[in-house]
Amino acid sequence: MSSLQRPKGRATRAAILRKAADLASIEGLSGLTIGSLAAATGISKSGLFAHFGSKEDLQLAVIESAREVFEGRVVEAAGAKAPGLARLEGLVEAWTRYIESGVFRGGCFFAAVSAEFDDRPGRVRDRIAELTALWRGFLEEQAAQALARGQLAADSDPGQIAFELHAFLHEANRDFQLHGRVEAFERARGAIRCVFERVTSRSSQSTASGG
Amino acid sequence: MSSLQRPKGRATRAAILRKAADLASIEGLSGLTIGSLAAATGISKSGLFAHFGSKEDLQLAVIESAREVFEGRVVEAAGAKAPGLARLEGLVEAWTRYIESGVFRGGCFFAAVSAEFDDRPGRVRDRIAELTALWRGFLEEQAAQALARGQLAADSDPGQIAFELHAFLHEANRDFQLHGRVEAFERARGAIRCVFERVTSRSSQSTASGG
DNA sequence: CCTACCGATCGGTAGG
DNA sequence: CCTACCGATCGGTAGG
Repeated sequence: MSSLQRPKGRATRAAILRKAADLASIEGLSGLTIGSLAAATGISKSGLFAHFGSKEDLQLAVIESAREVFEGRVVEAAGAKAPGLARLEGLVEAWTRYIESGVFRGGCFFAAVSAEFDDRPGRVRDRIAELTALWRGFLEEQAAQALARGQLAADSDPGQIAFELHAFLHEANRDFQLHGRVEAFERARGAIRCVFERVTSRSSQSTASGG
Repeated sequence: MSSLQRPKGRATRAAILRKAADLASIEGLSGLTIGSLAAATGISKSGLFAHFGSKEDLQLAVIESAREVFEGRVVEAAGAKAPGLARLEGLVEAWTRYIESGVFRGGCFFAAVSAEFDDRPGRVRDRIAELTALWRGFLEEQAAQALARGQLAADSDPGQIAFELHAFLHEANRDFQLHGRVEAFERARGAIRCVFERVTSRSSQSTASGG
């Protein structure tokens, strides 16, 4: 086999990172050791160092790999919907399905690592905080769009809506991971529906017929 | 086991565990190494083994120590209120203050360790799952009491109420720990108020959706 | 991407 | 509760 080393190297790297993200969703980004990743991939420890340089750089690369998965499943899926209420609902439903479908073996990668790193200063924590803020910001942004388009009650608070929706998504993830409660996803969907009903209801209900 | 000991031994043990719980809320129960705890307490590694036998037994002892703190701050505080709606509101407010006041340096101990252990079978995970289920069960129990006493709308779902309240408490904890957002506690209180308004309103207007 | 190796630290033990 | 010690594994390096 005469080989094009560059594309192959990139594919190898991506495969390592996808496996690493799975391991990290279970054991954490600290519990993901170079040795365990070497065993899981069949690549020697020094081979992994050749790819990633250091443990911290590996952790940062794993985060980017998981980011691509999350954005592909959630952000892009909702991008097809019209900005505002429709996209907000699409975002939340895609996010629920992302958790529910068990993309990572240990549940939502970012739920796991944000709890792990929230007290440990450094580049890893900074990047995790940046991404999770960005994504909750998407919820807020679409709520603000919906408000601007008159799709929400005038006294709605986009930040508050994002807080509540985000809370339900994470509660479903925890409930499923820790207690194996599959009904958590329906609980989350019910709670989400309640929020949407509340913020879309006009203050005067006279015109509200089923629709 | 060395738990049947003289008062001084028990006091030493309790002091070690309180420090260990603080460390574990930051570094996790895995990141809490015997060596680091030895350095933090000034007791030798083998001295710690004399107290706790093994790392797993230490982890389990730390969990019980953190349980006492949580129950003292939250469960007992709410026990003064009348069963039903008052106690439910007391429980949620005490829980919010427990997180807000920074009892553990790394935020809510159980939020940290439940994310850490949700995928690792064993006694540690089992105990964490048992306790967190128990406490969310308290919320549900008081919601059921409130319903039985006619303090809630007749179509209220205690399990759903507990799900939503619990979600807000954990969202506030994460928001504060990861992003330093102190306003998260007011967001949580606002969201909680909304739930109480919804479930205590006599006319249950929420199920208006057509289909 | 490999073999061979490093000092530091891990959980844990012997014996007092 | 201590000193002294164990084998295994940690992140990382040398040199190819």
